[in-house]
Amino acid sequence: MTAVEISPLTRKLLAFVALNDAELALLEQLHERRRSFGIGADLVHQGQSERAAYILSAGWVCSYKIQPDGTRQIVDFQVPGDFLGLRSVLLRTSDHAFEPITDIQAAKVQASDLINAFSLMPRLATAILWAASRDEAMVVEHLVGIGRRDADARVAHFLLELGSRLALVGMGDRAGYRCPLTQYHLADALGLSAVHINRVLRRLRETGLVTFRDGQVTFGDYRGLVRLADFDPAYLDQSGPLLK
Amino acid sequence: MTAVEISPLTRKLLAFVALNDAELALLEQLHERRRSFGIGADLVHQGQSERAAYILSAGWVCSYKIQPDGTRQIVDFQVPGDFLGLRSVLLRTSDHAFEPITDIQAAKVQASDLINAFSLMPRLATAILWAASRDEAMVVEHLVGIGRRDADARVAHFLLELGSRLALVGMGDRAGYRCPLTQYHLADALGLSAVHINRVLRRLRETGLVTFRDGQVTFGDYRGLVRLADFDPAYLDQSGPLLK
DNA sequence: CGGCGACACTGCTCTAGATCAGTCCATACT
DNA sequence: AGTATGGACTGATCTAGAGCAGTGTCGCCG
Repeated sequence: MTAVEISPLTRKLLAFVALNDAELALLEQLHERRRSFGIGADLVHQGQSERAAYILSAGWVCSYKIQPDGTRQIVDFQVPGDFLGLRSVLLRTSDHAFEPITDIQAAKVQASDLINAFSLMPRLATAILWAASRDEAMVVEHLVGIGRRDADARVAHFLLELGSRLALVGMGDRAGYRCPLTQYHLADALGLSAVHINRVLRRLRETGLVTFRDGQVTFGDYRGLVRLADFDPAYLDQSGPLLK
Repeated sequence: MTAVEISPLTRKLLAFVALNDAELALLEQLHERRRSFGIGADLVHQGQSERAAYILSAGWVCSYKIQPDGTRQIVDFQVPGDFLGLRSVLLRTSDHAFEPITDIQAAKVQASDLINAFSLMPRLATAILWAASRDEAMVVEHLVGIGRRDADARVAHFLLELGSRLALVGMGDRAGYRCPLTQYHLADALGLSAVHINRVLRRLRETGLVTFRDGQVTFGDYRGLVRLADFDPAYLDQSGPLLK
């Protein structure tokens, strides 16, 4: 293993736990079995119990649920370094489905491998528990957003959060980031109609806060946007590992 | 330690991992330092970084966030057996506050104790990771509810979910359960006004689906309610430990 | 080339649920 | 007994955002 090319997941976990060489090796080994998937392929079906998770190393995925009324609620987007379906390993059934938004690369991790790795390296377990907690914190923010924020603040918060996540794996900064999502994705994620998303994006663009266009998010007034969205980046910023 | 009186947390974790005597002892030992708190005392303040979590052994707590507009969003309720502020141990800051709804008993767990326990008993770490995942799954359900369900289905789903959680620690069944929440709590949790909650509860009562009154939830037509709410108990029902 | 599908964008109407402004009951306090 | 106080409950009005029905504009493919 060379230090030159570490995976996005490793990069992310290093922000939390200072892992030793043996732990790093085990972690890298976990996602050796890399595979490619094309747009549209369902990775895990709703209700299916596969006892395996994936580590996403390249591309974007969304996890969603189909509602009985036929609409879909996008629960979260996964970017490189994120787990797909960690819950389906721990809970017996997968509670939602995953669909690639772009072509992706992902490594399959067997439940047994994971539990095995935990026994060998408890600090690794802590790191992964941290990553899971962080994901939950994000879902909570998302929840709060849909519950109380109006459409403008909701969209603003979403774009900021995504930016922070991408920054953590080196795929964006305060200027902006590449983003392959359509307005329909935003609508399904934020519980708004695509039509309304469009109006909101136009408003944000016209007030110079942020531009979402041609697969590119460009921040015009970062601080203004943070204020509008009441964005609190504390739960993402770790500023150095907690565990030495 | 006697086997007669196991804690709600242990009871819950046993649904997932078959723990041996040493693990059980360590787990019980974790919540030895039990304390009581009265209604209204803020356990963890928003933004405060305390590096400690609590295990709730008796009573009800809500975790909430204050929005900039002064309203509060209740993120989740904790019932006996739940962790309070596990995230504030792992992330550096606590991202929301906790407030007892009833008088409670809780045991403080130092971050170091927890990480220590993980090293000694990796299977315990897995069990706690499971509990955290399950909590996340619930928050996700909650999120989906607020995003897409109408007020009636939202309330119905909430009452069903709470019932399932309580059943897991032996505090409720398909007939109903004791519930100290006010209509204002429901409103703050579900992103509806108290006024509207009241109307919805009346509707649910008048159609004979469920009664929420005098601190008691009574299911009238459990299956009808499940249908209305599109409630999927799969992520709570484990039907026996996954890990032997 | 023309046709088709995906996505962006617009104006209009309509409804779910918020907000306001109360009443009615308990229980607790003095 | 007299008065706060907190919760349940109601009707009238207001509004954000959905739903509908469309136009405009790419890029692709036969």
